Amino acid sequence: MAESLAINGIDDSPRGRLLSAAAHLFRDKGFDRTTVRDIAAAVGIQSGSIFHHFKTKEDILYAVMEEVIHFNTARLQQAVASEATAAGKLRALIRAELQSIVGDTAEAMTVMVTEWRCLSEDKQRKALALRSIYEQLWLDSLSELHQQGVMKTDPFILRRLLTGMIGWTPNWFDREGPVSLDDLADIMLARVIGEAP
Amino acid sequence: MAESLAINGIDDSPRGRLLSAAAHLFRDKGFDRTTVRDIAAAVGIQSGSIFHHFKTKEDILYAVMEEVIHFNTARLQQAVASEATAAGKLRALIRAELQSIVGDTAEAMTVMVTEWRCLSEDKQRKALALRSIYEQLWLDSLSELHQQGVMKTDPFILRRLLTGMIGWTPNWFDREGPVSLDDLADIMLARVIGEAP
Amino acid sequence: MAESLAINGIDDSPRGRLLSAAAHLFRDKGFDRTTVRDIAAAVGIQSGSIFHHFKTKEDILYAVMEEVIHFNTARLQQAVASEATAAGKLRALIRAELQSIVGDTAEAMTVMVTEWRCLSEDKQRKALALRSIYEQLWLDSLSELHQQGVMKTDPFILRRLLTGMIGWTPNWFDREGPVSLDDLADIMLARVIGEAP
Amino acid sequence: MAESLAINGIDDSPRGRLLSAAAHLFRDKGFDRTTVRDIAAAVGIQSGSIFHHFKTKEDILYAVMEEVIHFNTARLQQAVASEATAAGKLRALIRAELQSIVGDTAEAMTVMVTEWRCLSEDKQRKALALRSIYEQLWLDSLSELHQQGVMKTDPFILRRLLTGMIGWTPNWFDREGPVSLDDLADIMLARVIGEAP
DNA sequence: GATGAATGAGATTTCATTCAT
DNA sequence: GATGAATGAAATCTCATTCAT
Repeated sequence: MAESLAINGIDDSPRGRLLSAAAHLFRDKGFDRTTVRDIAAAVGIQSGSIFHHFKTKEDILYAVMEEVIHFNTARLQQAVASEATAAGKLRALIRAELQSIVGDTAEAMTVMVTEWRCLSEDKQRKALALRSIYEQLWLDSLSELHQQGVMKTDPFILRRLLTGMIGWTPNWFDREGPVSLDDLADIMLARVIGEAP
Repeated sequence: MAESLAINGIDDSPRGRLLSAAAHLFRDKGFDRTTVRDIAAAVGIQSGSIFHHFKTKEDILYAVMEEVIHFNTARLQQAVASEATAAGKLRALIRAELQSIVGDTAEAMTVMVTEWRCLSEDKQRKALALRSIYEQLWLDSLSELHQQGVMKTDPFILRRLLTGMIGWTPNWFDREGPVSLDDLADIMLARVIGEAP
Repeated sequence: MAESLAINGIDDSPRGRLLSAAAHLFRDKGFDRTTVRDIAAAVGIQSGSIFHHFKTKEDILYAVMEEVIHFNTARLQQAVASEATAAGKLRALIRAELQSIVGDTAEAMTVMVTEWRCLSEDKQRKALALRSIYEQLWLDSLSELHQQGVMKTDPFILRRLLTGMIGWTPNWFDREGPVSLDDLADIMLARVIGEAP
Repeated sequence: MAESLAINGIDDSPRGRLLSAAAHLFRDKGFDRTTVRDIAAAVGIQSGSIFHHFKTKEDILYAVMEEVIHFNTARLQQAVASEATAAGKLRALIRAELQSIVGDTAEAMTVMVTEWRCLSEDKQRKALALRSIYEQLWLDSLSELHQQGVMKTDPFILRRLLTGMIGWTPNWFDREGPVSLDDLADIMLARVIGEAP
């Protein structure tokens, strides 16, 4: 999965193609409005055959989220590891999450946010547990800067503001436009460490 | 509607009660997972009677959005009118939108964001047209600050970042917690006009 | 009713306007596809008010048929009375039924044929009883010709063939076309008394 | 379909049984008063399963008509081909259409006439196009007789009179009665080519 | 593993009819 | 007599899931 950088961070097996198609459809039409037949048609099989790979439609949604969490947690860990300074780490985190959310794993990430509610409570808990490593990387980085006195605002709140800013990006960002993802990462970083606005 | 500050900015007529119940259910379970029977039960009528007030289930969703757009556009206009300085206006806008989104119209506002896709393209266009006045108030305020040299970042991008920050708030903000909405407005304002972080 | 030669043989009272509107709609869309609201809208009242005039929707259908049977039975009696010879009487009957079916009572007559099945068995029996006078006029006329040796075919069968020919006319006859109703009556008469074809 | 002379000209597949049951019910109760559940029950499946075979209830009606048009067009073509003289051809056409309408395809033929209006305009056009071959066989035959001087009346009008006579037959003809379909064909033929009445 | 017909629960919507005002 | 909101039964259609082949 991680080694073949396929779309949505999913490998090119039959199961992987199914997940990719599902992620795409879930983002476009939403989980509830995507039928099992839609997904089957998108990968060229019959609807009944889906259930050889997943027990329920909801399991497909969960698997999409699981894959994208694993993939992006690994990406965040690499991002943090590759930087020496606290500010550098934070910028790398922002850049990496932007990449996740408007780049290669855009569909699956969007699905994770918008279709979260379609997960049963049980699966929500399981997915949250997977997410915790991911979130801890952010809090560690922000806490370090806070302790260094770089900013005064509570790291928890700042993470929430960043989540909002980054999460909303796919709704407006234009990859062909004048502002690059690197520019945008800098702009967002400035909202936190407060360089001249 | 404006004079009786009922929940979600909707008045207390039969139609209004129906819309309030719908907004509540749509936020809790999503549009697709809320049945017409659910809504009817919530206001104590039979499901068939709904269609005396609205032709389709989707019309109910649209009506919720229409009401909340009108109500909050009026609120934003008051917010801007009540402040003299550009920075004061921006803070008032942030505070008002926070109020919309975690306060009295929280349900309807959340629905507008999360269930937008459930609107037909036709209705999406109509709702967008209504929204345009609302958005123009923001862009006017940010552009004024930009021209005054208060910040260098593009007003359009800053509005998007604020939309993300504010829009994400209901997912974490605790009205009983230590941070008030006024505090939060100040914190967000600082992300834009860049006082000491 | 008979004295004011209103459309469909129905007078111009509130009840009459309602029946005329119903006949028109029943012919256009069929009984099942015409709603009580449609009828109400056509006469400019509310749907609930219909039930001050008729107990059920089916009663409206029955009333339409009852009126048209009475009206056209009277017309047939006049037609027979005004002719001296047996052949003259038959031609007058054909001409009168053509008039009923493509002329002034076209809508109600068509409804009687096409929506017959929508009547309860009870009302079908009642309507059939009303029809019997009407049909007897035909059989008397044909039997007289048969006894005179004008034609050999069973009068009962000939009446059925005429019913089919005349009843199908509204599906193709063009009142603006080159063939008049009088021409058509002659053509049909020739099918029975067998002048040179 | 043509080789297995099943009822209504429909073969004995699952789809065929469904169409036969539908034709039967549509004739008995009318299209609007026949529910999808009725049809399903008649073939021993669940109502939802119907929609595996047909997208909508209306599609079932259209399929009934399509099958019966194809089947009877073939029958008419055979009837014409098997006769040498113009009068023989016309008699064969009358006999064949009587067979369609009171014999093996009686239900579907009746449905085509009585439920025509229940077809969307789009499907009406498609069905009319299929019918055109059928009608041309009639007009060709009648025109030939007309040119031979056998009768003077317009072939188009005569076809309409025959359509009416034949189409009304199922409403009164008794297969157990003293008059056979052959007798009836002769009686009808005489209405056109005018042998002694 | 794949197929695809069948299931059956449940969704939205329609509409004749009622009845308090 | 008129209104029009409400009823509630019933209709069509959807779709995740199963299972014999």
